[in-house]
Amino acid sequence: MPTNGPALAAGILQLSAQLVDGIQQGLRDRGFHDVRPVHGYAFARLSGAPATASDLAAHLGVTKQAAAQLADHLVTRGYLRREPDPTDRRARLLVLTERGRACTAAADAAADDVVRGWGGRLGAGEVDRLAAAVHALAVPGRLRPAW
Amino acid sequence: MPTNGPALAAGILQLSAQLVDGIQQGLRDRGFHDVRPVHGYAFARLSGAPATASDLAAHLGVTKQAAAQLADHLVTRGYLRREPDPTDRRARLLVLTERGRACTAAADAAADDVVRGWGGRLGAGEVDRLAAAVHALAVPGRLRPAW
DNA sequence: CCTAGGTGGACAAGTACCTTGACCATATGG
DNA sequence: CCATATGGTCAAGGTACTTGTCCACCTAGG
Repeated sequence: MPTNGPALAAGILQLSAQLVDGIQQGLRDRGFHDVRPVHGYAFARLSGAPATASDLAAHLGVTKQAAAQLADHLVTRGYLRREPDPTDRRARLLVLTERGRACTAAADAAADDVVRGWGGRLGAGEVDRLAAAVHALAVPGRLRPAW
Repeated sequence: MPTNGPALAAGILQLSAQLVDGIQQGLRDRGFHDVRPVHGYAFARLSGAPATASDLAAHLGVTKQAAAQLADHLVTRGYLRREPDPTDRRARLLVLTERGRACTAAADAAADDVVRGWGGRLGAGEVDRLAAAVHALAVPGRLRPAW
């Protein structure tokens, strides 16, 4: 019997939907009401090192105008601040504020909650195995689905 | 060492992105250029039995106006047709046309391609195990992520 | 019956988020 | 130094949604 591709695909998409919904809910529960999932992808990029709006655009797969607008949103709400790039006077680095780091931490905690829930239903060993398979398959690339 | 929730979450989202991108590409390769991922969710709902726009709206998690607009799009392009509901004169059933069924089959084939690719990198046994874990976790619910 | 509320659908207006196009300031390689 | 590339911004437009309103029809309670 062949592996049922469409069924697995649907399952993964449902799991994604659960994950996104769960993280959004967890963020709301922790007091962050003004962030959308796409902001999470921006945080993921910025939590390592600061980046420019153009970097962010490439990472998210959108135009630099869209990335700049998203950054505006997050600056306005206190999650990011813009700083001059000491090595390029054209560029403005996007840097996480304290609130931005708190939001990133809250999103991580919410993700942990969801995954812990999976462990309760599946067993920790199975979740580890799932994580290993996912890690092997998920080539590091664009994070955000193009829809 | 605790399971790394955020890393698993990121992996699943990347896997979803791969899946969606792969299916979209597979549909283009098969000659379907005018469908978006959200249409796939509509097809998934309609491939079983016809449904009304309101059914579709609930299934997709959008307003019935948005569902009706989406259905218009698919009717215009020949994927769906509207038929009167014999049991309710208000309702108009959405039914897959031949082209709609062909598109659904193409999406399934594209999903199979992606999953086959996974099998090549992971081994069929691991993919089966992944499918089992996903199946156990993916409670049947809203398919589409809320973004 | 028949009336009251619920549900399917459509029309209209507004909004959020993204695009394309044009432009300027600064970097960088010949 | 000049040509070209790159980071950023402004402006206009588009698409896919939303909310609000309305009507046709169904359905359950007197």
